Amino acid sequence: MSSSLTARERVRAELTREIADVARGQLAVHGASGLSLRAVAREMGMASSAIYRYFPSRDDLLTALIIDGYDAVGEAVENAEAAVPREDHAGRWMAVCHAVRDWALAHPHEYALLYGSPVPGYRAPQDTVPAAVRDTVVYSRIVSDAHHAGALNPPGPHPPVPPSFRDDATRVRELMPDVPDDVIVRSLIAWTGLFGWISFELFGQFDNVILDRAPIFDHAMRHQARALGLPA
Amino acid sequence: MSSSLTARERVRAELTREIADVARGQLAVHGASGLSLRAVAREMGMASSAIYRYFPSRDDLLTALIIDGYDAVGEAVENAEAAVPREDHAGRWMAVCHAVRDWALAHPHEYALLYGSPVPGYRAPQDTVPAAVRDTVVYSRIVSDAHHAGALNPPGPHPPVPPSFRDDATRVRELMPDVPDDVIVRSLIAWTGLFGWISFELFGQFDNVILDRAPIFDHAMRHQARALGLPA
DNA sequence: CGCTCGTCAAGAGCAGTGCTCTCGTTTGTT
DNA sequence: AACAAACGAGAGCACTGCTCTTGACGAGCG
Repeated sequence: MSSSLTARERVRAELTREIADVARGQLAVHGASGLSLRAVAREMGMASSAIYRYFPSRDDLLTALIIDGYDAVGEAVENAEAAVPREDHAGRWMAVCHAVRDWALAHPHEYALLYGSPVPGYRAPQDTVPAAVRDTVVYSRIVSDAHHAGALNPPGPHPPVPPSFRDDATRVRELMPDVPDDVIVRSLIAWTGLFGWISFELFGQFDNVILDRAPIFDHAMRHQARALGLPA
Repeated sequence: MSSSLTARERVRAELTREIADVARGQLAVHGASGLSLRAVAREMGMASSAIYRYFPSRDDLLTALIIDGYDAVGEAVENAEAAVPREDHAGRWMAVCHAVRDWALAHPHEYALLYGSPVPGYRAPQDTVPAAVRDTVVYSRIVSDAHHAGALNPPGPHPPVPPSFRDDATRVRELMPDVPDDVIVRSLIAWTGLFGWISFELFGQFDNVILDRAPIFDHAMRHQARALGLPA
């Protein structure tokens, strides 16, 4: 109930959100390490020290931005995937791929904050985890659904996974129940391949070489789908 | 000829190298954005302003570190690959994979500087390019060698690449001559997959999930080799 | 109504940063 | 020996994150 909030609490929540918004704007312009509390305060017309009433430290503000970022990409992925018929597993995978890439291209600095080099001296607290795995949850459900529908036919040989992978596979299987080890490995490869491609594209490794990027990204991710075992 | 260098020039070259070395040490501890010229100067017992006699700005020092880093990983890759018989293409690929990963694990902050988020406000000058592609050159030669040896048999269907990829493929083909378009795409996927995996491992995406990382990395990269068409 | 107490913005201040400028000193060359 | 280039040191500027203190405001209680 908004009526249960006092006027004080409402204005506080409002200001907290506004600070985060302004900071996100700064982030988009100057990058993560260029995030300046004083600049945020200046832009809002308040004293820099007043910011600390709302965020105890720069790292806490950063944490808020990280959580918001994970939620944003997670929501984009969820929405894109939900728009595809559930039996079209390859289509759902492609929707996820394009959702991540589109969001990354639209918010490069935020993507860098989430999936690029960790900010030195900053240690992500545990409360970022729920937001961080939203996209992974969606992806895992696609793989799991495809497997249970019998739609997963990975090409080529699949040699036995190293025995030491058992424990790790068990942890992954919490998100994709009953999926066999070799499919888990393939899904990890596709997932890291997706983010590896986007990171190369965003972080400059494709500069001066791969210029027409959207079509080949689509082509490459369809290839990943086939390697994962999803029917074309 | 070292005799052609005056004492001044020699001590200058020596000091320049020492500054870079100290800065690399700082980098390894505090990360890229924690690189402080004053701290470097302090550690060397000289005034901070004196550093500017050797590096005109912090960015120039960063450029030197980036070039050194690319050279280091490039050399590691070259050495590892050279130790494998040239007809063992899959072995050469695996040597490259492990060389990159081992170097990355040993120098995480430097890896982040090279393949992670770009430092905000920093624009890599063109002179980093020759060092930056050393590993790519090695990798391209493996693919190219395997193709010309007729050892490349990519599994599964390979639908036609998008026509817009022609120009980009031509650029890539400068490093792997005569290789057909679909193999170029597969090689791009394997290459981005390698760095995507390592980045996930280094940047914390595997935390609390994938713990026993060396064996599954090896397994995954062998999988990539098969997907690329290299015989097991 | 009046008073107290928690919340808040503001300002000064600390230690740190990249970078510039000046001022003597050292060094290599003519 | 004389001169000019190169050099190290220091002071200083504008900036950063963060802390501490001060004073004002407003909600709730007697």
